Amino acid sequence: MNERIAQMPDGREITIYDIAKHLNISAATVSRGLQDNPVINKNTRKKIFEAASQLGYQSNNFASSLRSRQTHTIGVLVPRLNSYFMSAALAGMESVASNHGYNLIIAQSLEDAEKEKVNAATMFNKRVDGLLISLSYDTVNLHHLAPFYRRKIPVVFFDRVDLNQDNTCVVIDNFGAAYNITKHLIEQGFKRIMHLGGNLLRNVYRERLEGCRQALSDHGLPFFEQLHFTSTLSEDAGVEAAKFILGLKKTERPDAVFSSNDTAAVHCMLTLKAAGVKIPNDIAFAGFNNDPISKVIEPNLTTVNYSGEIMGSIAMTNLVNHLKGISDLSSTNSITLRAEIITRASSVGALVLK
Amino acid sequence: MNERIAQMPDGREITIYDIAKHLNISAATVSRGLQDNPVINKNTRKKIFEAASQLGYQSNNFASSLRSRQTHTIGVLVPRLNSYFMSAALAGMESVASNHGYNLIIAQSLEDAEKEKVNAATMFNKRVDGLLISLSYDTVNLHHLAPFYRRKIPVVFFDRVDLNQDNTCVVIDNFGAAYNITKHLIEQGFKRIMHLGGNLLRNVYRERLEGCRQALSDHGLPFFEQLHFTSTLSEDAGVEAAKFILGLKKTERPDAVFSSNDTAAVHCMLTLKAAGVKIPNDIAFAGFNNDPISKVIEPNLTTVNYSGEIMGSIAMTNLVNHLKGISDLSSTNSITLRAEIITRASSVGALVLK
DNA sequence: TTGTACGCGTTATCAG
DNA sequence: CTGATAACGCGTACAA
Repeated sequence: MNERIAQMPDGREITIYDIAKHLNISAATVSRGLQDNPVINKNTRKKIFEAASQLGYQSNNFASSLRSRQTHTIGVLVPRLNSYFMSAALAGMESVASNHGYNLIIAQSLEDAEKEKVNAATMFNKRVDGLLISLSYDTVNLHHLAPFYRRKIPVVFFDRVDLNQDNTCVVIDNFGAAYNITKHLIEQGFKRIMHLGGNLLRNVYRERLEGCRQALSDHGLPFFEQLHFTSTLSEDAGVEAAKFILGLKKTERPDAVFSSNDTAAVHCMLTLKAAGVKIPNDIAFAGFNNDPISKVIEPNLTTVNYSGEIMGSIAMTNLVNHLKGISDLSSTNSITLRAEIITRASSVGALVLK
Repeated sequence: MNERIAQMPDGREITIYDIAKHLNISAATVSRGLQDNPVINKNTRKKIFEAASQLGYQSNNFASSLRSRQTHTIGVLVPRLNSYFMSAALAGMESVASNHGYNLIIAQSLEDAEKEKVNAATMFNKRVDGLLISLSYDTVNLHHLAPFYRRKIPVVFFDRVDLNQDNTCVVIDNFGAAYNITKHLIEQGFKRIMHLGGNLLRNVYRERLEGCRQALSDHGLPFFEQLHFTSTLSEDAGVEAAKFILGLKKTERPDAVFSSNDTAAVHCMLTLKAAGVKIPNDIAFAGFNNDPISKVIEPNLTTVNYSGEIMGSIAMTNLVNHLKGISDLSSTNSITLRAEIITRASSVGALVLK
């Protein structure tokens, strides 16, 4: 391994021409040799690699991309980078991409549709080979992705997807998971169930709400519209939700809360606990995401577990397979990953007590 | 805003030549107009932008990079993507970069020096304009960064840095923070202080250990080598540390633990609590990072707060300023950011009780 | 198996 | 202020 980086006297970088000159062969041969093109004589190839390493050659990706129209770069556009789920998803994506020789360009929309639009344009201009996207909080249409479709650049949605079009999506069964976790609460004897939900523009929050409603209705229980608290599901939103609950007359308070994410659930719990509310005896809780905090809060939070890492790697694997011609995106419209209810102390015991 | 993406009849993309032909001017003028070059007539520029938008022109970054030798892309090389601190740091970096017209290529070393090396090479080949790096767990030298120095591509280290060379680093005062938090424990009356530490190859863990030692020695207390537990500071490591403590005779157990991160501290606490150990009465705790879980664990964890977001944005701002010629990296060798002790219930009360 | 010659889309240089 | 032309470094028909 040669640590020295050679350089031409005038400061230019080493090119295949320099290698060619060095070996008295043509640049075309060098180019082919470097690509392991089988038509090249084994011995020649060997000499090319030796010379390349000796001269400190580093291939120039732009020139290559310009010519081959492939960047080996994949754009990843997410709402926020700093959540446990998203960083796990990114980690999964990065591993798969890296294993297949692809790099990631990552940008965050900060939950802003306008920034998502700008980022999409940037990625398009950078000529990413494919795009992985999870929609921002308030994205209303997919016009900003039109350039990708137009040029047949594959786009894979994950988690926060758009199911109205025939897009390739990697998701979980949000409706089913919400249904089951609500059913679990009902089976524990809870009857006034509150829902902390997100923006209904996003499939994940819409379906979780619907799953909750359906479970209630299937069990002959009402959904209290006044107990449907919509927010961004942030820490602060959790605190606000708690204040809302504390502001209700005791008889109007929910006996259980199903939150569309763990962050809001946990910070709601903390605030309630500080106000003397007993969990789960006074109010039970269930969340969504199996965030690390759900195992730390006391009582531990019942939640829905699904792996960001797996979702990220599945999404990326699909994209890469498509790019390599191994599979076709159009053949797999939607991939639904496993999500499981994890029952913990925050949601049990009501039946026993009542 | 024109949503249609035009395309030449033969499938080629629109180029500046097409715009030039359309307006009966030269491609050079178009290029200059698009770059807002002041020498271009205002009216001409306007016509160029109109034609570009009308034809659905999208600039080709490769061609541009090939020619201008600038990619407007910054490489970010981190140990892992999925930690709270790191995702906050990335979010900070992304915001600043994006505001200055730069994109991020992000890769993770997964704490493996070899992968860090490969990633560095990839980024170099992608011709990133600059590199931001936080070292992997077991990186022992900086040979893999030599190509960057050779070509004068600016490198900025953050958090896990290498202070032995004259690198530009963005850090906190790990020694001081560890010193102060240990002092805090001592002032609460604790005398047998255990340290959960990381790999001493990394400045952050080495300095935290040293700060701890110094505080003990300054207060006439011994540092018990057998109570120096080195690990990766993962969740599992926290559990292992707890098992280690539980395996000690009661008289040999520490009365306080200072952990180099919150994750290990919290999972150590959880395991101890499950075994009936009272915190802080039996064993007090202090962590590092102010991870969200530190506010959820009971009792809340005393810790050191420093902002990943700020560290990321400062590091990126410095790099970008350098790239834009606003400042020189060599003039700022090391930037030390504020870190503060946050005292919470996990570490108080011992004096009162003893 | 190798070489020749050209094009990818942009920007820099030098004239005008 | 604008135009013509030559790079930038690589990949690939086509020819040998």
